[in-house]
Amino acid sequence: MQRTSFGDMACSIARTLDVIGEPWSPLILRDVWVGMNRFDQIQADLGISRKVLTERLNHLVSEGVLERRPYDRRPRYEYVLTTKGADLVDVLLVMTRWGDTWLAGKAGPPVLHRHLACGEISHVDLRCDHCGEPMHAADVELLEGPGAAQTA
Amino acid sequence: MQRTSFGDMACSIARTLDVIGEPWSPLILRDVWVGMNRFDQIQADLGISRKVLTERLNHLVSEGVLERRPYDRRPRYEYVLTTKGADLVDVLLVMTRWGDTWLAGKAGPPVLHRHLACGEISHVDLRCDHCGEPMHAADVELLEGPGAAQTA
DNA sequence: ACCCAGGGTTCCCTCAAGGAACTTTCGATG
DNA sequence: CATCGAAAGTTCCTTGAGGGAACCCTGGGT
Repeated sequence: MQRTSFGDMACSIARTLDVIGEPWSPLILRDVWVGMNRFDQIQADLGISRKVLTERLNHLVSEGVLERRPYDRRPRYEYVLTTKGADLVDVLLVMTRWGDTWLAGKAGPPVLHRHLACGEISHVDLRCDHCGEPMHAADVELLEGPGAAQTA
Repeated sequence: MQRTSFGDMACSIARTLDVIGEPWSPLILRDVWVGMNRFDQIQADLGISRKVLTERLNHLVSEGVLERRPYDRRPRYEYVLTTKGADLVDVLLVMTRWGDTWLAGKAGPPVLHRHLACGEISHVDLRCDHCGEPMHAADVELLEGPGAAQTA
């Protein structure tokens, strides 16, 4: 991360940024998600400095987003998503939709997502988990929750 | 941002990070979303350096996520979400859900979201925009899209 | 004529990202 | 047995971005 740590704020966005807000972290998560599980694979794919990659992987492991596990009798390890980490991929899915919509331009999206349940090329859609209707920025009112306290 | 720019990668996640991946940017977006539209308000709320806040706001404006507009005959400006920016708040909604679920602990979520359409306290839920069924990390197969090219 | 508020700039300091070279472990190969 | 090589880090140096405080500029208000 940067100098200021966001983890102390009473804000789930800030706290989440404390986990994946550092540069490269979301891309590392993406790589692991799509099956690039080894250090050298990720390093080569992203072109990230090995030093920084080490730091990020350690952080993601310590946050419980990735699990580091041996895959050989030699000291070889691979990184896999935990349940907590897989849940975080939801954020990436939404980022993908936004990037595809607003940044892809004429060339179109670089990657397509096929929904296994229906077989269609699709994007995610945000809905209220109570009523099932669309839920976006303007559809929400913010209220103070039980965990409000500390500094904002 | 950091040294390396992600914008050239053929990846909508990387490109999106080029827009809001810099430290503080998502929190600035959140503040503007919840009605903190002025420089000094945001600066005081986040405790961010004025220098960095200036850089971030300029970047978000140049990316078309925020609009800077005068609200007085004196040189006073406020920042508001564009349509593009409001769409980006979806990412924040998902981050909030993840943080509420995995990081809030016993105290519970610091902020609650009430869905205006149904009146319930709720979270977002990700669904396939074709079939309406849940769509998460494991429900998706990746395929090369038309915009695939460049370096990864 | 002076004060004040909002919205920035400027300056300096420190620490993290980039990059390349080096290290360690252990199986495979000759 | 000695060497090779691949995977996964470490180490070291350089550069530039974030933090923080002080300063500036514009245009009402009193």
